[in-house]
Amino acid sequence: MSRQEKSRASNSKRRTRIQQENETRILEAALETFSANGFRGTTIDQIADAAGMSKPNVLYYFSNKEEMHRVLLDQLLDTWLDPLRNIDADGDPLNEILQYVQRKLEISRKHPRESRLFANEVLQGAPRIEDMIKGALKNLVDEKAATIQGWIDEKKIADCDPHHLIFSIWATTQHYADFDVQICAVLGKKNASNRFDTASEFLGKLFTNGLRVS
Amino acid sequence: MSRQEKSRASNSKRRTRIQQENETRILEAALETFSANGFRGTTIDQIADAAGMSKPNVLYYFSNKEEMHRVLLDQLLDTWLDPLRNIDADGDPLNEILQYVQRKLEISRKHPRESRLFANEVLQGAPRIEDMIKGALKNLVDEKAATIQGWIDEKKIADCDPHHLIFSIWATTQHYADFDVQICAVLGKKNASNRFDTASEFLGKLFTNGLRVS
DNA sequence: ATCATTGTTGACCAACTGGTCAAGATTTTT
DNA sequence: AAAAATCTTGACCAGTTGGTCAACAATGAT
Repeated sequence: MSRQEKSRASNSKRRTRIQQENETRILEAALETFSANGFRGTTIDQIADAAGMSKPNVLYYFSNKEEMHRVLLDQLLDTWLDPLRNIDADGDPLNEILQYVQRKLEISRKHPRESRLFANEVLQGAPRIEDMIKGALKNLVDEKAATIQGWIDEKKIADCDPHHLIFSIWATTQHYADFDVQICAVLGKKNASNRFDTASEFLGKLFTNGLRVS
Repeated sequence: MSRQEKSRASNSKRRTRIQQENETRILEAALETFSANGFRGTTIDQIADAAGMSKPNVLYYFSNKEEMHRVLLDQLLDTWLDPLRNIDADGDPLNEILQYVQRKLEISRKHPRESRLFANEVLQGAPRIEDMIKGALKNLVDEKAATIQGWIDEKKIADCDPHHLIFSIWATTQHYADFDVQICAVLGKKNASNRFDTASEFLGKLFTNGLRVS
């Protein structure tokens, strides 16, 4: 009664069971449609349909379309950086990098919609996440690039540009979520079924060989 | 006078100078806006503005928004497969692959809008190019994958899945067009200026090492 | 010069879409 | 049980957008 008014946003303590349930349902529906159709390609009616409720009810929980999108991106970015954060400067260099590849690939496998939401956003110039990309993301990447450069200086892995190494890991792993349709089409039904396993094996080899000191 | 009616589409002989000029201007404008805002995010008014003419005039040359998009995708796909076609089974294996990487990266550098148009399309499930992807593209990839497999059997390059090798080349090279905003933001102004050159060097090393027979 | 063809656009329309609102239904609190 | 708070939605509105049309302008063939 007294604590709830304190929090400006409706983020800290969900007040009612219904609110919690409906907000979850709406966000799930919004993720589905945003990731499949982009921001402008999505109508609130679509989200409402997918969530099984009326449009005004959706707008009762989120004041506008933008807000749903913003919340989804916020949630996404929060977890997006996790695998990168996990790179341990004190671990075995090659193993750390391979772990990172596998973790990112696992995200593509388990959360393709989030990956596509992110891709959509960046593709259109990242208008809503510009600050985060230039701030938190850049800082973290710079830090981890320094770690990798340290490994290179110690001759633990091959000499290469650490930033571009990170980019190539992002590119190859996210590709399996963002371009899934193309990959399945090219592989054909039979080979597509275990595409993530074969991808995992391939990327493991590529980066293992690619980073071995020569 | 007799030849023109023969061609159903207005594709073979452009009739007038004005038609040719305006269609080019419109397509240029459409590419700009489609690639930046996606199909649904683009309005015909935007295209008309960018082309410096009125909306009805745009629709005088292209019967609807869909048609402009379709023509752009057709043009794109025509040239999209070229670098892959150029892989020569009789060339030096590693060199052929590295050439392919460089050609694809060059396309990202020179034609980022086309790359983003394609990415947008695939991201949304490739509804308009499904046939092409499952047909011409799949066939060509299968053929080149067989070539690569031949090289692997001859121990000319490391053993790996040829399809996924091609995917990883697509991913890493197109990433520099599709995620350019992110890359520039992370690299910072100074390092971003020559990002394609550093990328070229990195990818060269990665695939050279990655494919060396061990 | 004249006339048919081609090119151009302001005005308009119907459908869609983001968002509001008032009125009623449901749930929670007392 | 009844009052308060929360939840739900049909009806509605204003702005946008894809596309049409009639009228007018420019161009090219004769």
